[in-house]
Parts: sequence; C-alpha cells; structure tokens
Amino acid sequence: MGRTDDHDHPGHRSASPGALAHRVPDLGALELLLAVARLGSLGGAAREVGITQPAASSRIRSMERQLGVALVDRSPRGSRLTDAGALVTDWARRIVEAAEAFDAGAQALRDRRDSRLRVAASMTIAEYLLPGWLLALRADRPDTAVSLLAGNSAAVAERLLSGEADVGFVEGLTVPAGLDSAVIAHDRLIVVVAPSHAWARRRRPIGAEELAGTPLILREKGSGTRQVLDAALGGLARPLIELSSTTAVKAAAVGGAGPAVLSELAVGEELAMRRLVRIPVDGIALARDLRAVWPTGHRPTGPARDLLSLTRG
Amino acid sequence: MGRTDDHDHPGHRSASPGALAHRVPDLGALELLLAVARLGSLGGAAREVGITQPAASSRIRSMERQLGVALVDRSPRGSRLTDAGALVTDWARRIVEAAEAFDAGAQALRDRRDSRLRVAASMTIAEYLLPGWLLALRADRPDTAVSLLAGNSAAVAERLLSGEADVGFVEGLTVPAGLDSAVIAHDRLIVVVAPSHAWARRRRPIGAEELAGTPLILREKGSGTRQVLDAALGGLARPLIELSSTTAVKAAAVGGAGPAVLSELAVGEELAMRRLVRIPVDGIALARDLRAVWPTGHRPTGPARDLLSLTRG
DNA sequence: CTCGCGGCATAAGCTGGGGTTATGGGCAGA
DNA sequence: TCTGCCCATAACCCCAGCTTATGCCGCGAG
Repeated sequence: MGRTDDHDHPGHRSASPGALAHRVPDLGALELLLAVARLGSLGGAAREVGITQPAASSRIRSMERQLGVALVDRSPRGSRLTDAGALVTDWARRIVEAAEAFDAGAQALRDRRDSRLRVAASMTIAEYLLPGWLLALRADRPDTAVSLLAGNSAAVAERLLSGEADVGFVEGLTVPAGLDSAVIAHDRLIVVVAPSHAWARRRRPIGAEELAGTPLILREKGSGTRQVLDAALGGLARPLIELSSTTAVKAAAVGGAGPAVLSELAVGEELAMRRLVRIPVDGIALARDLRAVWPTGHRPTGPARDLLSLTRG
Repeated sequence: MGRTDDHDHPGHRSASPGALAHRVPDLGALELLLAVARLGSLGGAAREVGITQPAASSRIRSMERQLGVALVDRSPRGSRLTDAGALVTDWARRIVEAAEAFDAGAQALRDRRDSRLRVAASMTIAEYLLPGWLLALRADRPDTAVSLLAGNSAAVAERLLSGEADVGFVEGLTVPAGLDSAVIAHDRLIVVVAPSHAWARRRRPIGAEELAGTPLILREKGSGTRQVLDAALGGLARPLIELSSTTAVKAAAVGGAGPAVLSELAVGEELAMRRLVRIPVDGIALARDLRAVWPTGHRPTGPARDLLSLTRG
C-alpha cells in the first residue's frame, strides 16, 4: 500500500528515491558537453552531434539550470569550460564511456544472423571484457558486425562445434573436448575487505588454512568463482553469507560485512578508489586462465583473428 | 520535423557518428530495468520508480525494440530476465553507477551556501575519489548537504584558512602552511603500456635511468603528475608527446603509442581489463600522499569527521 | 466453483522537452 | 566598414512518455 499519495514521500526514503534520471542530464546532453569541451564552441559541438546551434545552446543552458552550476563561459569568440564545468565533464565522460561499452555489447547481442563474426563467451568474460574488446575492434575494423552469445563453457563448446560461432571465450579450469585454446588473460580470484576491516592493516599474507577457517562473503555454491575457490581450498570455503550476484557480494564487502572473494575483474575500480583493499593470499592458486577457444584445427581467421589479436595484444 | 537529411548517412561516417544517445536507452529506462531485475515484476518496478504499470510495460517494450533483443520473459505470474537481459542489465548497472557518482558530485557542486559540510579538494581527488565518498556519506548520513570546491593546493588552503571550507583534500609533496593533515591514501604514479608493447612481456622492473632515458607519454609540464615524476627523476623525464588531459594520455597509451605515466587512480579499470599493463619501476618513489587537511588546531568535527572516517576506514 | 487479486497488455488522450527555422547583436580581423 | 564566427531569443512543431480506463489470464482462498 502506501501509494495513491505518492506526492513526494518527504524523506522517509533513505536517500535518492530513484529520481536519478531527473537529476542527471541525459546521454545526449552529456555527449554534447564533451563535444563542447573538446571543440571550445557551442556551434561546433552542435555540428558534431548533428543538431543546430540554438538547440545546443538551449540544451547546455537547461543542463546548467538542472545542475545549478555554470558549466561554460560563453564569449563572442567561443566557449570554454568553467572550473566546475571541467569537473562535471570528467564525471560525464565516465557515464559516456559506460554507455559506449553498453552500446557495443548490445549491438553484438542483437545482430545474430548476418554477422561476420560470431562470438560465444562465458558470462564473466561477456560482462566485463567483451564490451571493451568490441570497442577496440570497432576502432580497428569499423564495419565488422559482431554477434554475441553468452553461456557457460558447455554452451560455448556446443556453438563452436556446431559451427554457430567462430570463436569462443571460456574461463575455467579445463578446456572442453574438441577445442583448441590459447590463454589470453588470467582471472585471479582475490580476497578483499573494506578499508575499515582489521585485515586491511595486516602486513603478512593470509594462509590457506586461515582463509578456509574464516567466514567469507561468497557467491552461491555452483557459481564459477565459488567452484574455483572450493577447488583451491579443497571444498572447505566457509560462507558468512552467500549472495547470488557479484554486485551484491561487492556491496556487502564495501559495507564492511567481512572479507569477500571476487574476481579481480569485478573490483578494479573499487581497488583504485580504495573502497576495497586487496589481501594477499599465500600458498594457494586462485588464478584461472581465460582462454580463447575454437574447434580443433580450425584456427581462427579473418575477423576472429583480429579480435584475438586485440585480446592478446 | 526538421529532418533535413537525417535519413541515415549510409556508413561513410567511420564508426559511431555520435548517435550514442539514440542507441542506448536513457537513464530512466535503465533504472527501470534494474528494478525489474531486482523485483521480478514490471508493476513492482513501476511502483518503485514512481510510474504506472502501463508506462513501465511500454518503456521496457520500447527498450527491447530499440536494442533488438528480448530482455524479460513476461508471464501472468511475474517477469524474469532473459539471459540476454541479464547481460544487458549488468552493463546497464555500470552506466547507472557512473550516473550516481555524477549525481553525488554535481549535487555537491551546486549547494554552495547552506550546506552543512563544505569541502575543498584538489582536482584529481575531486575527479576520482570524492564522488565515491559522497555516495558512501549519503548512505550513512542521508541528509548531509555537501558543497564542493575544486582547485589546486593553494586554493584549498585559502578556503580552509578563511573559514569557507570545513575540510580539504590535497595531493602533493608538501602540506600548505597553517594546515594540519592526515594521510588518507597513497596515489602512486605507475608506468603503463599497451599489452602489445614490448615492455608488457619483460619480467624485470624498469630502473630509474632506463625510465628517464625512454620517451614517455606525459601530461604537460606543470601538471601535478608531471611535477611528481620530474621530481622523482630529477627533472629528467623525456616526453614522447605531451598531452593536456589524463584521458588523452590514457587513450594514447591504450593505442600503443608508448609507455605512459599516470596516476593509479586513473587506470584501475583499464588494468583490470588488461587494456593496459602495469610495469613495475625500481628504485624511485613515484608515490605521493593524498591528505586530508584542516586549519591547524581545528580538528574536523561533525559531518567533516564522518567524511574523514569514510576515507580512512 | 467462483471470487478476488496480482500481473501484463492495449487504447486513447495530454503534455512538455527538445528540435527546427528565422533573426539579432557583439567582437575580431581584412 | 564589412564580413565571418560566435552566441541568444522567439515562435512553432512533434513525438516520447505519462496517465487513466479497460480487458485477459492464472492462481489460491473461501
């Protein structure tokens, strides 16, 4: 209940009810702002994003009104960013970058049929790595249409063997039968804690037994990362809580609930920001290879090879 | 209508003309999608974001049309995400997170006057760290209004000493006179190369002389990171190119132009994705402390103390 | 068996943000 | 002084997205 008067529920909702979209300019406006920053002119930016100068002018102005901050200094000779504008632009860039990754991924998800490069990938890789690769591929070979299918190792193998995919990516301890592979990266599981946790201040690495004896924030049994951890510890991992998404585990760890075990890929940013601290672990192998795979003998060619050369460098 | 000729410019524009906003759903739609994922129901999600059920239904449907992918499986008993939908949702979450950081920052930029906590911070900190802190603070103390002023160390000191700011953050080798400080984090400058670069495969760390002798991608002389590097090398850094923004340096490095020197904060994600590889450096100190500062004797209290406890943990 | 309820879809109508053309005014350099 | 680049304002238009009003479906309770 409690609807029908959803006029504004004054503040019993903790923080931002979810009106995020009303407080953050939309992508078009942010792109425009980046263009203004780069070109130093509203009109020029307008041309670049394909609208007219008055539209750009109005758009920027309404963005300033929305944020309550002057973003650009107009002059008859051009427009430069305010100090605050520069900061806002930097923040905006991160949104736009995330949107570009989204776009690259979504486009691959859509194409399906007539694409020149069909990729099958495991979830972790599809989630964290592929969008970046696709962006890089698009930069090199602008008109390579890519299609993406995400699934577990078995599904990837099946697609490859049935000829429905040109190249696959799996993370796992073993390579499915019938496939050749090349290691393209290493995904380490790492132990992280909030900076407030006692472990953040310890200097010596954690040993395997101590890790096995400590209740941890973990993904649910059966998940890929959990399997690797259990294997490394000999099935001994002791859950403090089990959560069903990487995001939830991250949130719990950041909140200080305890030590968590996560893929390094998932926490790059949190580590850089020191919202999480990595705890070295001694004596057990928490690394798993990320591999490109293809049907035995059918070494990737053409677009697939281009993609691989990006991932390996 | 004004379509003049926006009929579709058949592909002579290299890659993405910039119509990003037309290919990526807007923030409202993405928030709605996250709510659907969390609640398992269109109507429930609608309630959560404060719209009616038909609106949510239509919004999701049009998003599916836009992306060309089915995102949710509807049933008379609720809605669950498709496999593709789960992937899209993960990608969407990153956009929304960036937007939340933007919002937190922008809000602080606006408040100015009547805020209970006035922060002055250097650019690097304001850009990379503060939004995260503000989000955390908002989670803990939902109704603390924060205002932010970004500037160099001198400006931060001035604001503090004139009583216009309650707490400041600076990155630098020295603490401005009249201020007490506490180290809250360490910003390391790191050397990175694209994975394709020869250095990516070397095993031994780089020595100071070799680094000084190699042309590097650098920020322009006078920038904070450049100062630290020059100091560490004794003014010897040899530029391959000088660029005026961290982003440009990153882009050049990712593109393989050569080794770059960057703040660790700026490249967390790129490192995790292996778009850049970190090269260990031997024998020189590229670390600089990030410090919280306040007027001598006026140890932060109230909201300022809350913020500090977040940054130190 | 039949309500009642939660969940989704479709239909019709309204509104406002964002776009367009048209026009005007300032500042610089030829 | 004229010409070019820049920005602002005004008047108009359109569609995306919202709302209210219904209808259909499946399930569990009475």
